[in-house]
Amino acid sequence: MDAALRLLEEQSLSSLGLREVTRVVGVAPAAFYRHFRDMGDLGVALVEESLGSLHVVIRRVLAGPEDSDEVTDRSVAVVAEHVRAHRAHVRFLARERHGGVRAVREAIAAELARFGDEVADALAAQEVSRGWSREDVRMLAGLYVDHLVMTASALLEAAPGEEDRIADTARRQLRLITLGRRHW
Amino acid sequence: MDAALRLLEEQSLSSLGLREVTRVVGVAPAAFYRHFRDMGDLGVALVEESLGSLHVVIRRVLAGPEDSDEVTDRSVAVVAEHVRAHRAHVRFLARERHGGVRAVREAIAAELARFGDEVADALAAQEVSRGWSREDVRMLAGLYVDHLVMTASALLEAAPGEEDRIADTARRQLRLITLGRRHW
DNA sequence: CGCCACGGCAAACAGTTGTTTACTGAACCC
DNA sequence: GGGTTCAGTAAACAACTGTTTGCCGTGGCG
Repeated sequence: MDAALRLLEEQSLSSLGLREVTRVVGVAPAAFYRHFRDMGDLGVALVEESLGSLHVVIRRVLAGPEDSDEVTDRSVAVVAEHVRAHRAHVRFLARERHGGVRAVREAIAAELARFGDEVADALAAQEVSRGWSREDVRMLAGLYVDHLVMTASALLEAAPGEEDRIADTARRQLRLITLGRRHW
Repeated sequence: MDAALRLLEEQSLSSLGLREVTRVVGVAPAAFYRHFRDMGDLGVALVEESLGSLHVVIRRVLAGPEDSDEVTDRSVAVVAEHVRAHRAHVRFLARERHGGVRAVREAIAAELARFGDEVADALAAQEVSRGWSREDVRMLAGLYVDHLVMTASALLEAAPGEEDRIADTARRQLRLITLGRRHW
């Protein structure tokens, strides 16, 4: 899985060959089948690995003081840190989210939907959401999650030195959304 | 290009073979080189084709009455219609935006940045933006463009019959953003 | 008429691919 | 200590890949 992840920094899953992976690992091609049925199978395993660590991230954002500026600052910081620390995993997710392998796409979509639900629960529990319908809370959560994803992608592709500017923009965007929330 | 686009509905560019394309067209492999140097070259050509039609879409949204609910409804309707009419092109863009071919990624990024600038110009000209800094206008434009992209992707992957619900969510999200804008 | 560029062809090239088969050694458990 | 599972091997398979080469008909232009 590590070898695959490394190879996937410069290509997408549907073009990654099984032999390519085994070659990097230093193992015979047939050995691959001891672990995965297929390349798609490996992809799904990578999705789980990648999103496991992301769950932790979400918790870290949702815990802590509720003051809204505090929360947006923490969100962006945590996302930036995560991208820096797990660059290859994040790139993999961004690339394969709409990539050419159905099973992987679906695994990512399902997991992102779960994130949305989690965020929605956290939002619903907040004072500001008093009187909101369940669907409205869910749509706001979707907006937050989408924004988080876009920010991560932007940070990934940022030229070195541009990260701060991007993080700053992301913070202002989050703040604007939260403003809309308070006046809904 | 049409053949490639068809083949790309179920795989990504970096795994699409030149022979695969010529086979579908019904032409010898060598004939490919009469038109493109490479597969990446074909990809860049497809980006231009895909985003040409999108420019028209943006104009269509930005023209017309400025009343904000009117504008959000029109935006979502136009995006939905575009996805329906140019499904393969939109899918290609979504897939290759973070895909495995650098030249294509960069072509898409450059074009999306131009969209952002265009939207920013239009926003700056509106009454509501009085007193906004240039950067704040640009960050709002980015938010709109990102949301448009996310909406298009969501519509692409929607199960049949789910489109209306997604469009509705997108409208509410846009409305919330616009609300934040007015209270900025 | 002659020319020439265009878009096409067949054939060959050396590599690479996914998958199957039968076999082997180590580790583990009772 | 014997059996079983686990993770690995080498070799062979047919199929497919991108690229180069030299050749050919058609169409348009001067």
